[in-house]
This record gives sequence, C-alpha cells and structure tokens, in this order.
Amino acid sequence: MVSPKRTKLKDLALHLDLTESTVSRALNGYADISPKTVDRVTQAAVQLGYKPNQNARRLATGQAEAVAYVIPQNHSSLAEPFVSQLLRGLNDSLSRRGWDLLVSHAVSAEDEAAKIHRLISSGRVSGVVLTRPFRNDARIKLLQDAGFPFVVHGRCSHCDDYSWYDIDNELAIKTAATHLIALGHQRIGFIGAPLYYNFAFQRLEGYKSALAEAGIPYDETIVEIAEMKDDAGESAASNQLDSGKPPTAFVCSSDTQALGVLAAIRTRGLTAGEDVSVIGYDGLSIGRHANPPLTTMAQPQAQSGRELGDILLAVIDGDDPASHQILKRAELVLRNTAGPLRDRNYH
Amino acid sequence: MVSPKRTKLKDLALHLDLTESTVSRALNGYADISPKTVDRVTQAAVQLGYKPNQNARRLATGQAEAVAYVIPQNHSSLAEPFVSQLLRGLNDSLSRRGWDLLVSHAVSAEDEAAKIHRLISSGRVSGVVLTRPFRNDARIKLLQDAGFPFVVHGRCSHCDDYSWYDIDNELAIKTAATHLIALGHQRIGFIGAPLYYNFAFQRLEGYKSALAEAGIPYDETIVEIAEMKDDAGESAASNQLDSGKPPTAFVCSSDTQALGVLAAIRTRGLTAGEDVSVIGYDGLSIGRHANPPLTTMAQPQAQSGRELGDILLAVIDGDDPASHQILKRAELVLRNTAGPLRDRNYH
DNA sequence: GTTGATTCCGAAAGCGGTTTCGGGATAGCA
DNA sequence: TGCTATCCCGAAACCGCTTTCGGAATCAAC
Repeated sequence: MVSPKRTKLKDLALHLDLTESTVSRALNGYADISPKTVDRVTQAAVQLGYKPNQNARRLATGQAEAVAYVIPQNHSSLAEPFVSQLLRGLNDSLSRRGWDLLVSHAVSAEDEAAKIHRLISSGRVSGVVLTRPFRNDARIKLLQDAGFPFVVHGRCSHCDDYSWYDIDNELAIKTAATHLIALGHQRIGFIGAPLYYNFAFQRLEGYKSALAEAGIPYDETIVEIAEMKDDAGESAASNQLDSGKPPTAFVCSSDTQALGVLAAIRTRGLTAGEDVSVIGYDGLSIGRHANPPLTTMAQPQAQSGRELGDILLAVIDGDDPASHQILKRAELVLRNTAGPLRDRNYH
Repeated sequence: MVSPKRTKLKDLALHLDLTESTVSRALNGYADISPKTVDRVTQAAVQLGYKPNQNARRLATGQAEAVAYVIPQNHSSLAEPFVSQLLRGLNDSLSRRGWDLLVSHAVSAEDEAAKIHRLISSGRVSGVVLTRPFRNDARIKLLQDAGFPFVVHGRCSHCDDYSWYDIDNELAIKTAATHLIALGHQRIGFIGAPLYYNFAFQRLEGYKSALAEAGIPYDETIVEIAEMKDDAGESAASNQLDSGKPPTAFVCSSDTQALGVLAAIRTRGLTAGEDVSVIGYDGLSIGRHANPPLTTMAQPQAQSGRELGDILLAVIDGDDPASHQILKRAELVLRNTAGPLRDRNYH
C-alpha cells in the first residue's frame, strides 16, 4: 500500500546532472536545447517513468488543459444514449492533446449557473461545452460576460457571436412533415418539446413551415407540447386520438415521444404506418426494434462530440468563436411507421 | 473578451488587512482563527467573489479532489444509457464535497492501461472507478500495485481485497432461467456475452446452475456467445431457431441481445412469449416498447453511481477497501415475452 | 588573437495556495 | 503587579513545474 514515490522533475534533473529548468524546457520542446540533450532527457524520462505533476504544471502555465461538459439538469433517461456517444467523441478530440474531460451535472438551473461559475473561475477548466440551450440562455450570457471559451451544442435565438454545432431542427421537422404530406396526410399532429428549449421552438417552426408550404392551415388543437419521454408522448397522442377529429399522422420531437405515440396507437387497436403514421426524431437505433419499427429523422450524432471538441480547442487557442458555427442536417430514416393516407376507418 | 482578473487570496488578505495564511486558515476551518475573523473573511470572500485556484490548492495539498471514471474501450452503443445514469450518480456523490469527475475513454486495452497510469501518476485524480472487469483484469493489478484508491463496478474472479459494487449476475440469470423452467420450458437457449468479461462468466454459471437444480442436462449446442448488441443476438438466435432442435426459450445476457432475438423470432413468423419465450437482462426501460414488450432482469442502476462514489470517497479517506463490497440483486420484470411452454407447432 | 554572433544551459522568480511554527497580545490567576 | 496559559495571527517554507533573462562556452569571421 506504500506508493513508490513518484519521480519528479528534480529527480530527473539530478539523474541527468542538469537543472530542472533545462529538463523542463527539453521536455516541452523549447528551441534552445540541443538535440542530443533533448534525446538524453526524453530517454531518461521514460526510463524513470516521469509523469509531470499536472497540478503544478497547470498552476505554472495558467492553462487547465481540461474542459467541462455540462449536462443539463433535466433530461429523460431514454435520451441518454446520446450523452455517452458525445462524451466519447469529446474524449477523442481532447486526448489528442492529452487534455482532460470533466463532466458536471447540475440538479437545478441555479445550481447549474453556480457550478459553471465555479468551474470557470477556479482554474479547473479552460473551456466549457454547453448543451440544450434555452431560447435565451443565462449560461451563455454568463460565459460571454466572463470572456470564457465555450461552445454550444445547439443554438439560441441569438447566436451570431459564439461557437455552436447544431442540427437544422427546422429543416428536419419540415422534411418529416413534408414527407407525410406527400403521403397524402393533411391532418398532421405535432408533439412538441417544451418551448423554452430553442430546438423545440425551431422544430415547431419547421412543422408550421411545412404546413404553410403545402397550404394547410395551422391548427393549434393538434399541437401538443410534451416532455421528451415516452409517457408524455403516449398521453399527448392519446388526447389527440380520442378527440373528435384525430390526426392521421404525427410528427414527434423525439423518438422517445414517438415510442409513446406508438404505444397509444397500439392500445387503440390501430396499426402505426397503416391507420396512423408517425415520424420520430433522433434516429435512435433502438427504434428498429419498436413495434412497428419507427420511421424517424436521424441526426448525425457520431461526430458531434468530436467536432464540438475540435471547435472548443480552436476557440481556446484564440480563434474567433463566430467563425466556428456548424449546421448539419438530419435525414429521414424510412422504417415502417409512415405510410400513405388511408380512408379513415378506425372509429 | 478581457476577463476581469480574478480575486485571489492575496487580494482578499489585503482587503481584510490580514495575512494570506490567516485568510486561508479561516476559509478552511482551522480552529485557531477567532469566530469573528472567520465571519469577516467568509463574508468578504463571497462579496469579492473569491474562488480559490483549484490547481494551486491541489498542488499544495497533494489532494486532487477529483476522481476518474474509466469507460471501457469497447461497448455497444445500445447499452450506453447506463453510462449516463451512472455518471449522474457519481456526480451527485462527488459534488457533496465539491470534487470533480473526469471521464476517460480509451480506444484500446493498452491505451487504457497507459491512460490509467497517467491519471494516477500525474496527480490529476485521487481515485478511479473501473467498470466491466475482465476475469482477471490487468487494470486492477495496476492500481493495486500502485496502492491507488479505486472501486470496481463489478467483480473479478479474485475480488477479496478491493472495493466493488456488483449485481449478483449468477443469481439473476439463475432466476430468469428458473422462471422459464417453471413455465415448463426444458430446452432453454443461452445467449452469453464474451467470456473474458467476468460478469459474462457469472451469468453462464447462473444458467448452468438453474439447469442443474432442475435436473436438466447442460447442452452446449444451445449456448451461444455473442457480442452485446442486437445484431449479434439476432444472428445467434437465428442459428438456434433454424437448427433441427430449436430451444423453446432463450435467456439473454443483455436486453440489446434480447431485442435482436425478438427480431429473429418475428422474422420467422413466430410470436415471442407464445411460440418462443425470451428473457433479457438489464431492465432497459426501452424494453417496454419492444415487440412484444420484453421480459427482463432489471438491475438497480439508479443508485449504482451514487454508491460507487460514496465507496470511493470512503476508500480515499482511508477505509479498508475490503470493507466496502456491495452485492445487489436484480429482479424479474414481467412483461410479455416469457410465456408457458406450448406444443411445438412452429416448423 | 580579438571580436561578434550563436548555442546552450543555469539561476531565479514566479504560479496561488497550504501548513507548520513561533511569538505577541490578551486573559486568568495568584 | 507579575507570571503563565491561551488565543490568534504573522512569517516563511513549501508543493512541482514553467519561463524569462543573462551569461558562459563555442564557433565563425576578420
């Protein structure tokens, strides 16, 4: 249990009969050290298993060599596969520099602000990744005012002057709704996400836009705002289906909601994709095993973490944040829940 | 973009007309500072928004006040909801002390060892959480030899002298298999996970144990080792179902595998829970939306992160690692895929 | 052989806290 | 009033590494 004392810079210097400063510079690639000395030093370093004390280094350089990923306080457990994928991508990006990844998980909105404050003003991290921005998000203002490097996974209503990586939510939902319209549907319900999320707003806009383009009047009685979980989707769809004039199709703001919608449809003895069509949003691979397999808008999640990391590193290095804004598009994954309009025969 | 310079200990001391050392001790709860001074100091601290530089603090104390969660290099994306839940729990535990959580994601086994080495010998963290241990796991030996605090999510073959939190895998699978036996099934297939994982080994043991108890001979031709993803489960089940003497039920090592098994069953025009029974393992909530809803062994994941964190903190504080070993049990969640044995009428 | 320019390394001052130690001030007691 | 015990606080070393600066040594050039 006695930990063998670590070799520190001093030991290395003594061993090599050099000064600590020389060894340090040799290790950090300074130009004023002769190549052979550099060789000697690096060899001795691996030989003695020297790992610089990161805290000392961070203190001396003022660079934390770490970034934090701030997980939003409330999000449904079903949506969480994304978090893991994203962390993996972030890690990939950061480890090329040997940087660390912190995750910070707040329990409330105020707690979140406090945590961010602590993170950025205690030298723990040199950058922050934010997710799920609100329409106008206090966290972003906080970071901007502090002049602290950050990147947002998503956009706010006002997003010109910072870095972000986002999916074109509006276009995605518009694509979904337009697909249903092309299948003959005219009465299309929309299951939205809470509108304080900007992406929720954008998705609603996409829905409206598709209708407008097709000349279908917007009917707010078939638009429901629900949390992004299956139960919420199920009850929202239930309301609609049990109403006098139910939609013949649904566009959902998430796959988890869509799974609930499918459940509501099954419960009523109907068949999704035949009696009622459904399109989800997220492209969860699990949707393949839904009943029936869920048609959905798949967003390219795989690289998102990687790209967010790269952007953040660039901004930390001094790049203009506004020059790093990436907008990707989702694509329609055709499975079995979106079919042509039929004669309504289900009540 | 100009960051307003942070207030440091010196500023606070000047402002209060005290010494840095006094202020430091006041803030850190030393007994030799008068209560009124402590008051003065703490008030001034919040007033000036003083946040101690964490790197300086860590350097001085030698305590990293952070732990790392090491994500195993290979794991299927479908199983990842767990990671996120677990991180949340870990965070809860750590934030009560204001500690940080790092996540480290290796790309290969060697890389993983290297990363752990770097983590523990560079002062970044004061403890490590390991997951998915192999039967005998090099990482554990590494940490033990270094005398470095750690806790394992899972057990190894030899697990007496370190801390762990685990589900009784053997009992869980035994419960599942016994349930099927009670339903009349005699020919029960097993979809296992790669046996270098210790949990995979334990689950296989549970399967064998249930059979032995029921006096059913072990037949290795209906035992398949597959990766923990849906495709693998599907092809494994397909092999079995297309064989001359197919099982009437399957026990799976994961829900993701089970989803694939369900797909294989559907593909053949059969109905899970009627023609063929299936029990999964994990208790993924998504299983409710499977076709049909998946019967499964649910492990209590919610607290696992929290408990792992608490254990690790205790060990870091000096507790005997061997005194922190927690074994939980999974429970059978009855949904629709496990039904009584029928006359075989499906080929 | 002196000069000037290069190369390479050592000295030393931080980075921003923590912690041990010792002593001045105050209080307690005779 | 004098002496000791107690309570607070200041001084200073230290944690391990980085980085600027200056100077010794080497080399080329005249």
